[in-house]
Amino acid sequence: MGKYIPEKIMVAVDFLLFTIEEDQLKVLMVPRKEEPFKGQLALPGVAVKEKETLSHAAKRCLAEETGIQDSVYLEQLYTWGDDCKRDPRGRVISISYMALIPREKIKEKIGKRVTEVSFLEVGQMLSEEKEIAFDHKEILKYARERIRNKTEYTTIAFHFLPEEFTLPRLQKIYEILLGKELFKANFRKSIQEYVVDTGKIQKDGAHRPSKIYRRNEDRFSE
Amino acid sequence: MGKYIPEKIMVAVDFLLFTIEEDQLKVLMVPRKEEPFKGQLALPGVAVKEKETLSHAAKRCLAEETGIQDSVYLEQLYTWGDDCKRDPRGRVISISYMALIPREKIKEKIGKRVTEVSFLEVGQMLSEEKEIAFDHKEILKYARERIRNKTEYTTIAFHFLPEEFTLPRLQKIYEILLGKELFKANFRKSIQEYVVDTGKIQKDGAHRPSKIYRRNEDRFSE
DNA sequence: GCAAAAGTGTTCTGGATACACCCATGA
DNA sequence: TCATGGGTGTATCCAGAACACTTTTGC
Repeated sequence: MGKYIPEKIMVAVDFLLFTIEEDQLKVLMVPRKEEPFKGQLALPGVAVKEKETLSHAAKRCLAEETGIQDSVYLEQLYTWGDDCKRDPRGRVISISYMALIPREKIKEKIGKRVTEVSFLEVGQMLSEEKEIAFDHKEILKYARERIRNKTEYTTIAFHFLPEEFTLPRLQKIYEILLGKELFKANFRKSIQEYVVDTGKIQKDGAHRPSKIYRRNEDRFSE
Repeated sequence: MGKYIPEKIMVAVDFLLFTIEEDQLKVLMVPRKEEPFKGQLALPGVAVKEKETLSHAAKRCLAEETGIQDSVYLEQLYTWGDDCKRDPRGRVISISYMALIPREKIKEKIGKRVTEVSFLEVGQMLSEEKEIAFDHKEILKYARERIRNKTEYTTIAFHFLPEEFTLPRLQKIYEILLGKELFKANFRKSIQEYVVDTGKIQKDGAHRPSKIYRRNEDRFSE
């Protein structure tokens, strides 16, 4: 029972941290400080260590970039390895993970790379002209598609909000993710079972205040 | 711009070849000839080579096990690497791919490992008692779930049938994959747009013959 | 003619869509 | 009292579920 002799393939994790800010879907990207693609924007990523699980590598990446240690929604997306030249330095396959986080959580905790780290609007990153390092534009496109699809048949949208939230806010999140406006009454019926009224209200200007809800945890034991 | 120094991680592809035979969903498995898990059933797999794409590795695996070179439906499933001890010989991450194939295609073409290769009923492989090598039972479970889900909102079921088929046969495929009976009239309405009548018919016993259909290719340009 | 399975038309119903209206607040 | 956005009820539409029926074959 001998050991494997591994091929010279590097295993990396690429990490997509999404949030919603200023009514836009944004993703964390960092400008590259070295060749290749020096100066261009890239997704954060790390090399997976021999004694490290994939999801641990993803969490490590999150912590290194943002300082966030909390448990956040984390999901493996896809493994990119159909282009042996995707990294000019050698053969790299990369497993992409995405995490969703409410913007409220980011505020205080910004880690070591604070100055360089920035959340950028996904739509702009995907535009024709924009140059993005490696195949990261394709990865980003894939992730956005996944978020859109899952918004339709799961409750991932809730992960963009803190514990407590109002329904108008939740609806806005859905509208941003789906890219279309929704009817208020219908929207509320459709998510009704996933929320519970906290009894609190939020006053917000010259109009009727909103009730504050939280998730119905019974419905979130995936 | 130096080369990466890869960690000692082996990259493998695990391959799930599904077919429907005797009205059962079956998967290709091979008994292991060496330790670890000697004698137990395992999914076929290969080590990914440095100059080889992931999907190529999957196709190579298919060809090695069955001799099938044709283009078949192939889909990346998931990458398993959250257990550093999943293979006792060292750190291995494995990217699982699944392929679907009509049983008619298998008949003639069985490759070199012909005697050992067998299609086994998925339900049985997943049963409590059955021992399966590595984490392959979990992978199989994941794949079956994926097939079930995709049967509901895509046309993957068609890949279990040859070019030409009858609607009762197609319905049976759906019923096997979904694990429940369907109403004939409703089923036909739901898949109507995906098929075209070839004009041919198939006589099949003491009852009205079935029309023979083929896919409506307009609807299959995914 | 009869059994068996193929094939088709019609009703029923629940959920999504669209619209209309009422409510609480600040200024 | 009025503009603003929060909150709710109801009619409508449509796809899928359920059921009933007709058609074509072999014996």
